Amino acid sequence: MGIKKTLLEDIAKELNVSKTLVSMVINGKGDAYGISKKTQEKVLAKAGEMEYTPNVFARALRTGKSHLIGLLVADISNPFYSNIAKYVEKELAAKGYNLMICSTDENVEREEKLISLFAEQHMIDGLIIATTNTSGEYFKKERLRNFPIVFIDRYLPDIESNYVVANNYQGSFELTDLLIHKGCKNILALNITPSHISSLTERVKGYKDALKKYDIPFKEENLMEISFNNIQKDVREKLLKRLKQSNKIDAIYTLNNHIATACLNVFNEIGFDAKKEGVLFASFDDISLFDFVKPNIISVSQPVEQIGIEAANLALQLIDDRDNISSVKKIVLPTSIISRNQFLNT
Amino acid sequence: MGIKKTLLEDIAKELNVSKTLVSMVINGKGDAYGISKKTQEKVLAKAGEMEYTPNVFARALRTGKSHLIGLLVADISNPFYSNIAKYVEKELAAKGYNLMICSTDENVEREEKLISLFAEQHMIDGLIIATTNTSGEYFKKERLRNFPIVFIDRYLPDIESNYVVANNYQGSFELTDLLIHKGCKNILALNITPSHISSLTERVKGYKDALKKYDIPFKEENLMEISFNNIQKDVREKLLKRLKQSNKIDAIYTLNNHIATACLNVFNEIGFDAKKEGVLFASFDDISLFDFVKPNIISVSQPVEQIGIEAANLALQLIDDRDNISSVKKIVLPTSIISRNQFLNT
DNA sequence: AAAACAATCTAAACTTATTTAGAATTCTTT
DNA sequence: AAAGAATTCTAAATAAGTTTAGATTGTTTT
Repeated sequence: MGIKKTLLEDIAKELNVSKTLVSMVINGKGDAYGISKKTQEKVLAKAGEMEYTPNVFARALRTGKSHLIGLLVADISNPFYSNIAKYVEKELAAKGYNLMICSTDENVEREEKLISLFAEQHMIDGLIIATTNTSGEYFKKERLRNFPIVFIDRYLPDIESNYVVANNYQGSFELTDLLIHKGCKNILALNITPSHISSLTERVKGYKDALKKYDIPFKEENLMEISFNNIQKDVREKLLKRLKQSNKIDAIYTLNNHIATACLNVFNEIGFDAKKEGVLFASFDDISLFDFVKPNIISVSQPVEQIGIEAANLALQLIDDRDNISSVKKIVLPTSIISRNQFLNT
Repeated sequence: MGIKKTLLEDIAKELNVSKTLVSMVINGKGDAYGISKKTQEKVLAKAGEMEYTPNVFARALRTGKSHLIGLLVADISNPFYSNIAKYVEKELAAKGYNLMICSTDENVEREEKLISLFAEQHMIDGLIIATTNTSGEYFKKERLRNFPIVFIDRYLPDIESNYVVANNYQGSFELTDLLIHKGCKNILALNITPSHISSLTERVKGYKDALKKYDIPFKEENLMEISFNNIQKDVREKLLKRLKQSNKIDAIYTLNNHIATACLNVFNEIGFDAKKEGVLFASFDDISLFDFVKPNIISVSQPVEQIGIEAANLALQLIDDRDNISSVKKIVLPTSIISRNQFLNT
């Protein structure tokens, strides 16, 4: 069992004081409780010498605070989320909090189970979540009222909630605008189901509104839904079908990085040379892969680091003023276009 | 504050039994303690009805077990680690354990601080770690004796420890062997510092031994060390310098995915066409990027899923028989070569 | 009918901290 | 010198479970 841990009581016995006093001093409340400087020094010295570290469970049990924050993402192996996780953790560590990261794998049931375990049982003090849920219904339950929750990447329109997201509408609008400026009039947008997720609906809206700006009529055959569970196959089928149609496309715009990757695969597979065919390729989400591939990809980059930092701080803030029923905070961060003008491998 | 949580005592009062009994039944020990079937049913029904969930802190305080496993990786934003994390979590969830993931950012001090917080304070029941440490000294400390630790990806040769790693030696040997079979005799290996890490030393050894097998003398100028903190610049300088030397290289072998990516960047930057130059490109670690880039990359793929699953199960096993000073388990998993014969974009 | 035994359940101790209410001591003030 | 105030400290309650030791009650045995 290794060695016995030092307890508050061990220190108290060594110094012939009460464990109450030791606890106060160690928590920095010595002055507040009128413990003499001399005694405080003795306690701290002895605590250091005996390598005292508090038992987090006893502390959490008594105070109701675990100093743990939960982060629930749809897929931790997706670089978008793992990067956010990295920055959230960094920011929290600086403030004395620790992070529990879990992956829901886009599974609503798993998400709800994890929320139940973490939040409802008060295992964590606050939750940061990229939800897979379709509606806000679940989050309205009594048990979650007043629990500090920060939505990231995706928010639920039917509930009032705190969130930190990229400006998906603006990013998508600007990207489409750029494509039109480059002469495209038949832009095929590939969306992913479940497409109810806020980030995706806003991207679609941005796409449509940019078309409208230039009086280009939106065509149904230029917006296709790709199934999340069968991306590769679905992209191949739908893309091949669309390429055969008479009104030729002059750009392909994938609404997230998964579809972009799938498209690249299909291009290789069927020997589709976008450049030769005069088709521009664009995607929402910028991943490092895009720097290396052909065709050049015009992409919308999200402020990953900032999302992580803002989410962490918002969560901490909600925890601090849990009692004040303060109004919710909606943080929308700007995206940026990465246009990659030159072809790398010609 | 939301709604009051249901306690064991609340259930006990409702049913006019002791909370002892309720606790026993809820923990599935009803039969063992001779609680009648009828009473057990009543308790379970009432617990469900009142939506009882145990307070994890009280439970952990009393039992000394948190049902939490810690996972410490060098960089959670690296797909290699985030993929492992995904499978570790999945495996643990199935066994009723939860995972705390933390990123050390290749920083030894941060690693030690996190270990102290998690393991020494018994916040977690077991630790899975891709260590950045140079020696096993830290892990020999009294407090960590007998604490269930599973090393992944990297192990420390100077301590007896449980680990799950890929067969780095074999993978590197086979890859080099393949390059030689393809006619290469001057293979430039690019290693990354700090190169003391076990996975890297073994890859170097595999490289050298494969050369030896074919009586190709190892040349110092064909093994370069790239600094972790300045990969891009370092690769450019060293690569340019090497390319100017008289004995021309016929293959570049990067010892991890970071260097591979950096090389690809440099190729683009300086307009180096590996195919034209007759230089094969190979790398340890297979990442999805490699499927799309030019030149074709011959790579060694690690069994990420299996590493995650084995590590999770080994950790659980160590937790189960903490008392038996069982001998350590060293799990070495085979790698596979992905040769990518065709060029994708010609 | 008393003793022995099994079946079923409970009171109290225990885990380790924090917090409340109040005790002991010293210092002022009249 | 006694009362009041300030300073410094402590005993005990508390958080919410699990576990130990033992109490009931009922049944069987002699």
